[in-house]
Amino acid sequence: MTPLLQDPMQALVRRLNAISNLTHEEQQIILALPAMPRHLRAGFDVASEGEKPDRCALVVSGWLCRYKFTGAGRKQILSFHIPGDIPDLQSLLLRTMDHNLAAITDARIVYLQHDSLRETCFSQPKIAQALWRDTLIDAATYREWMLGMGRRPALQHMAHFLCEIFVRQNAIGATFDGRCDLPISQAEMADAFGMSLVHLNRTLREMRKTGLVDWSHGRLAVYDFKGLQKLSGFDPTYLHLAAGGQKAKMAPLARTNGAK
Amino acid sequence: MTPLLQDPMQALVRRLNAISNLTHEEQQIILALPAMPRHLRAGFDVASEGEKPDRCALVVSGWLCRYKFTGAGRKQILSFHIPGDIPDLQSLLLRTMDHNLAAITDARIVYLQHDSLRETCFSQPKIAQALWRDTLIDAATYREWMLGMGRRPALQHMAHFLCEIFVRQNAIGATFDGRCDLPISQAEMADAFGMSLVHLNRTLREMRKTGLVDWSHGRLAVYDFKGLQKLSGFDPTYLHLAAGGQKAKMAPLARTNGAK
DNA sequence: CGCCTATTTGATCTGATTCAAACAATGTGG
DNA sequence: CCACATTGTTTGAATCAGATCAAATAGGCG
Repeated sequence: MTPLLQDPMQALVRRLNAISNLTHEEQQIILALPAMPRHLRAGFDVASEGEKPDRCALVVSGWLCRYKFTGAGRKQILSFHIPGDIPDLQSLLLRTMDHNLAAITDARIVYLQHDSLRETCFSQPKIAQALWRDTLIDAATYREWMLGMGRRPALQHMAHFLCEIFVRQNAIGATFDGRCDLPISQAEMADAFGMSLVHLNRTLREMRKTGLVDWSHGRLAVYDFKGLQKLSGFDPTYLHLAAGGQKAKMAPLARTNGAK
Repeated sequence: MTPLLQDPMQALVRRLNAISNLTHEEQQIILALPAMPRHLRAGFDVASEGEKPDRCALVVSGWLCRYKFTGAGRKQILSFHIPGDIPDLQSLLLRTMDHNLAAITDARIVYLQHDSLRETCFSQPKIAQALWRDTLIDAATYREWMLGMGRRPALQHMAHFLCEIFVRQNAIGATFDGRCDLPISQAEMADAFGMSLVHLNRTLREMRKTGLVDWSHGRLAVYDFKGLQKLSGFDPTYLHLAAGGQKAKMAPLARTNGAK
């Protein structure tokens, strides 16, 4: 099912369309980029701190995450990445990785060589801008996470995160009937929030008690988005979605661009 | 004296040179950018959440910061900005501000119109890349802060921050004799770390007890950088300084702002 | 001096961590 | 189909880092 992506590059076009406006011609150029497909097993490290990659990974299916360790060996997850994202796009201009990138689930990616991306950026300033913009949204998401980590109580932090996950996936047509994937473990969510597993688990219990959402077996069910939004103070502006973000919420089957 | 900045755009060139390699010609183009100077009083908001600016602010002297509020009114400082930074460069591609930008001290900035920046980016891909790169370093810094907020104990968090401040200023020649500016209040530092003022103050006491640094009256004195680095696990890679970052540490003279 | 803001300290409380262990779910090989 | 291993979730209990409340200093400055 969900034969979303005959062409893996469609995922990228879909994502860039969600945040920018590309002409048909520009879309064709992207679709024509040379791409090397690859399967990843859950847990595999795509790139590690200190490396100097010569290519980026475009997520086609599955989830990846960025993470980093403290000198004392404590882990912090920095972001989660869904199909259409290029989690290590920054490596195009920042030669050495300052964090790690790993597959959370089994995943499919395609590698895009820096060379060809750079060429495209030179000849197609609009595409360069769309990619730049993508990295800026990344940064905006970091800002929001910092607010959550620093100043939101655990329950609100979690609620905010769930809103984000839902809206981001909605923007690429990956929600249906108030549900979407959230294929991470509680330990991973704890590492993303900067809290202990035990406390995360207890916060989750509290979250369930509100009746606003449920999350189990890697699926998130949002029963009351407005309520969740109110609880967390979630404002989707920071995701800088072209259309507005929450508007598409009730799109019945939600498809962004007709992959056919 | 310290006539560091006859031309305010020098600050930008200096910063971009610290992270990129620009030709003499490219530097000249930057120096020729139309710039509107402005004085800011400490506390003044340069840009606020929800606004759609048509210009960016280049810091010439003084410090600015980005910050954001929780729905419940709790404040989180997201970054500090020193001369040479363009703290709201993201507004060039992200139309609406998702956070606030304010002057921490009295400061001088120059406004750069989006129009002229965009034009320059189109005709000078190398400059566009340097600016893009700057925003990516911004994001890298967010990642490091997230690690600090989520996983570092208070003392290490503070030590790491002090290392960062020192190295960043060193890169623009704003350290002298192991000292540099740190013109923020304890309350602001607490808001940056996501901790309470009281706890910050106590952590500072502990920090002083180590004898590695001192910080008072807006000046930071680093007595033992290696020790501070060891304590915090600071690795300057994430600042992606072209030369290496800590190497310039013994640059003989350097003063940042002689606002007189 | 008097006002205002910033720093410091004390006392108390709690959100969150750690340690430990039980359960549940899934998968493997025999 | 079962025994066993593995990974993920849940719960209990003890403890602590850090928050909150309250108030006393200490600077700056007109």
